[in-house]
Amino acid sequence: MEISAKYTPADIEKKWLEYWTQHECFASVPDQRPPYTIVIPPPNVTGVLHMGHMLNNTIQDVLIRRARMLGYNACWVPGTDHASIATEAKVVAMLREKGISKHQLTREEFLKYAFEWKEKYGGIILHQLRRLGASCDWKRTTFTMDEDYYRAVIRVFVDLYKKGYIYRGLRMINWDCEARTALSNEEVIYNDEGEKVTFYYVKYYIKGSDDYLTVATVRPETIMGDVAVAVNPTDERYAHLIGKTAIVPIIGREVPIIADEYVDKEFGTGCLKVTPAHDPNDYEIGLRHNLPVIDTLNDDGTLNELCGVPEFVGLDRFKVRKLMRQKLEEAEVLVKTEDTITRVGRSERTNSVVEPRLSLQWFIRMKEISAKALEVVEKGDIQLHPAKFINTYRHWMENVKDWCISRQLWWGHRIPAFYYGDGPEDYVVAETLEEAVELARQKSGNAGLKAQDLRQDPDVLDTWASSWLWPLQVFGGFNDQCFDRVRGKIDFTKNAELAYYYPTEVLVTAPEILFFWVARMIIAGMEYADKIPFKHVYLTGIVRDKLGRKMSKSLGNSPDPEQLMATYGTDAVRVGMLFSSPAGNDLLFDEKLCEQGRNFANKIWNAFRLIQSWTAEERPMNATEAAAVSWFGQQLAAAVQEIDDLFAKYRISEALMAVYDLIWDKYCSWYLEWIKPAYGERISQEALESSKSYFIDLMKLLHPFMPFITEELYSHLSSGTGLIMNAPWPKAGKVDAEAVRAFEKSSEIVTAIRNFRAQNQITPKERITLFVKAENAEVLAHPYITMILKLGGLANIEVLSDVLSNVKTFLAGGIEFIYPINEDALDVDAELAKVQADLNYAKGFLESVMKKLGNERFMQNAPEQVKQNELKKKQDAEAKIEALTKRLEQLNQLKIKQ
RNA sequence: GGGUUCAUAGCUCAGCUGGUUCAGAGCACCUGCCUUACAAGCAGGGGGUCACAGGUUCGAAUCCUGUUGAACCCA
Repeated sequence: MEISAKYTPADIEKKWLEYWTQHECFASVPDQRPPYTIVIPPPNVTGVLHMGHMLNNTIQDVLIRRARMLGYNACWVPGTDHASIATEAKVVAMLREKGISKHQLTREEFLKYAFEWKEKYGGIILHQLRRLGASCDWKRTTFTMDEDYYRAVIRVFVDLYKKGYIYRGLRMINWDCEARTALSNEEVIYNDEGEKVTFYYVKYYIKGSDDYLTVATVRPETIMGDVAVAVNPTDERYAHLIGKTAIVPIIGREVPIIADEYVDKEFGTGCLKVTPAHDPNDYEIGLRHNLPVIDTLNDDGTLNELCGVPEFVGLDRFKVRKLMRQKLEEAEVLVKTEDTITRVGRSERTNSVVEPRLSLQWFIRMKEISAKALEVVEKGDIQLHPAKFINTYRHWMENVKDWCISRQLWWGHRIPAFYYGDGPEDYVVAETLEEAVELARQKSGNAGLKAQDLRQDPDVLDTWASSWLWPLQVFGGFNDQCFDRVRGKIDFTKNAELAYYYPTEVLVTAPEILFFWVARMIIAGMEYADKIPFKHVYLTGIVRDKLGRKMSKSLGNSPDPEQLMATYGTDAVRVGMLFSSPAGNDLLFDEKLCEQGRNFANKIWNAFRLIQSWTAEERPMNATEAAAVSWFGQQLAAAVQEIDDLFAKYRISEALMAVYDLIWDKYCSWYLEWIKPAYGERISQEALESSKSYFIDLMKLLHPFMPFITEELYSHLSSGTGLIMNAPWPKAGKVDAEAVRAFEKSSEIVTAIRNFRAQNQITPKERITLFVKAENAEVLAHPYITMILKLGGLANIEVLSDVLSNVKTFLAGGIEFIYPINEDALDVDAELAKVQADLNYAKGFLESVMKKLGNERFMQNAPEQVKQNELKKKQDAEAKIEALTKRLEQLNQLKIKQ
């Protein structure tokens, strides 16, 4: 059989991808088996998959593939997220490149473009997931704006409104005057060095006197919105003015001088002008002191009539800032100006300076609805991995704030609020327009209201207000047949799929969305199902480059996953990413890791080639074969136990490392070298069968990590017994501790022999004979003596009858090995120095042990086990000192002779 | 400013409730090998006063306090 010495993954991966897809190998339907469900954290349809997705989805695939092999009905539901803000931004940018402005389109026209975008990129993402080998049940693919899903989101809004959890309220938001939209905090960027601005020092006269306060501001155009001047209550400079009235320059408004802790005495003049409509902190102060709010800005950044200066109305805020300077100078209230550096927030997309702006938004009241979500994590019903995140989670849940769920965008689930008048309460909330009309007639008392009299809220919901329903709605939890609209609960008895698959087993996601998403899914699960959505949350780290920088397009430090898979093979990339990604820790990605993965695949491939090349004969196993087979059986049993344990703790990368070590070190480096027949010789049929059977077990253990190569090699070795993806997971066996210890000793001896050979330049081809003294003759009966001989390259070990003086010696496993050499070849002085050094070390070691044993308090307090160990150490050291002393005498005599 | 987490070999990390080796693994590094599965390989080796300073203890990387430094979240 001709097999290439190098493993080439491309064809093999393509073959299995097609096979799995065509045969729908990953499809799941409820049956008698216990379920094991994972719902994918739906990737945004903003673009293509990045390395973070690759890592995250590889982990999910590892878990789901292993579960399948363990006999669970494994179901991994794939899908994508509409990601309203991010996607809308991409679509707007794409349109801009085509020369189309969003504002010249109708909502319907814009959405048509957005859906085209979604089809294109959503498709790419799902294709990439397949390429990764993700064993998702593709028929279940869900999108957060699918018809059913959309209805579910709206239904939940209406339900929460009915339950009293949703309200409308004022809130300070980041406003992009150019795009005329609110921005999330993430979309506001700050130049690291800050920006140069001018401080204007302005006089505010005290009413009824010539006295004045000086206020420093960088935004004089907001002076017309001032409703107070604030000072720190402990500031003695201004204490006498608190409670008096100040006059706002230019417009002459009379405002109170108030005391508030927020004001920093050291900053500026220590006097703060308070403009609640245009600054978040001022807004808070305003609330505390019951101040009015005067909003002087239009949504395009121009000033409105409320500014009270007719010539400013309709002018841009920056133009007004310039004009204000003149005005202030003319009024002789400008004390001075001063250049300074400050943080200026700019829109990520338009680069225009972000204006803090008050706006009427929709909120979910979080306190009550989230109470159970903390409890289930505290109780351990839901476990976080790593567990340290529970502190962060608790802190957030205990300080939970109301959730602003409205966004001034088009792409998303449109808020089902319908306005029939201009009053603050002139609206109704309903799932459909028909219901809204009905409700509006009742609420307004106007039976003549028609559909066209209603205006639906133009805003859409925050993306998380749809994705928090994900684990429930991918199984249709809010569909008509099972959602009880009266009780606002899901009836599990009317949805067999949901009842079977929910709660899911584990959610794999990033710590940064612990609150945004994870916590909210738990809240939704408890509110609508009275059940947790998942039992475990596995938090992955961020994939960074090897310098520790976050991967980003602008840095160009993010490798193209497709390219990586083409270069190294998908298996290699999967393994490369998992190698150094302990849960919750960031992964410093280096292409070298993929190379390591590729090398591993090649190693496996060659091990396969080796056992394939053997010819067998019918005979009982010889002693070497029997010992090797028995030993590896132990190793395998121990490793399965360890791997199962690591999986149970979600220590995925360590589980991979255990498999890696088992295959490369234990199986290839020790077992195969041990059992492999000499050139031209045959192996016994039984030993060959065992070797193949072990290899198959290794492939099974590796399959979750490297699905392609394992499926391929399994198909060669298992002669038509189905796919490895459905093969049973190897069982952990009993581990014979005695055998493990015996191996440790024999491998230690082999290493020492190899080291000795290397130091004495004995070529690997030369088989040598070593001697031991009579008192060490037991080594010849060592259970793994065949391995010592074979891997040590020994012709034999013999018991020494005479005392030889011209020898070299080394200690291994408590045994002194003796190698006779020509008298001339022995450098007595060097040998003496070496033995003396060993002796000194041994004596020092003994001394420290004796010190411990001589310590009364140690003997009193230390546990028996520890004391026994110290005694053992003492005996070993004494024996060693004796042997070394004898050798020293020998060498000294030899020296005298010379 | 408030909170959380962390600081162990050149790098990424293990090290569970203090005591079987005062320290492990992978990668990297050094040396020798084209040994008839694999140079994408084989064999061997060096390398850490466990951030710093105190304390508790017979005994601390492991517990306590402080200092310094890093990361993340919230405002």
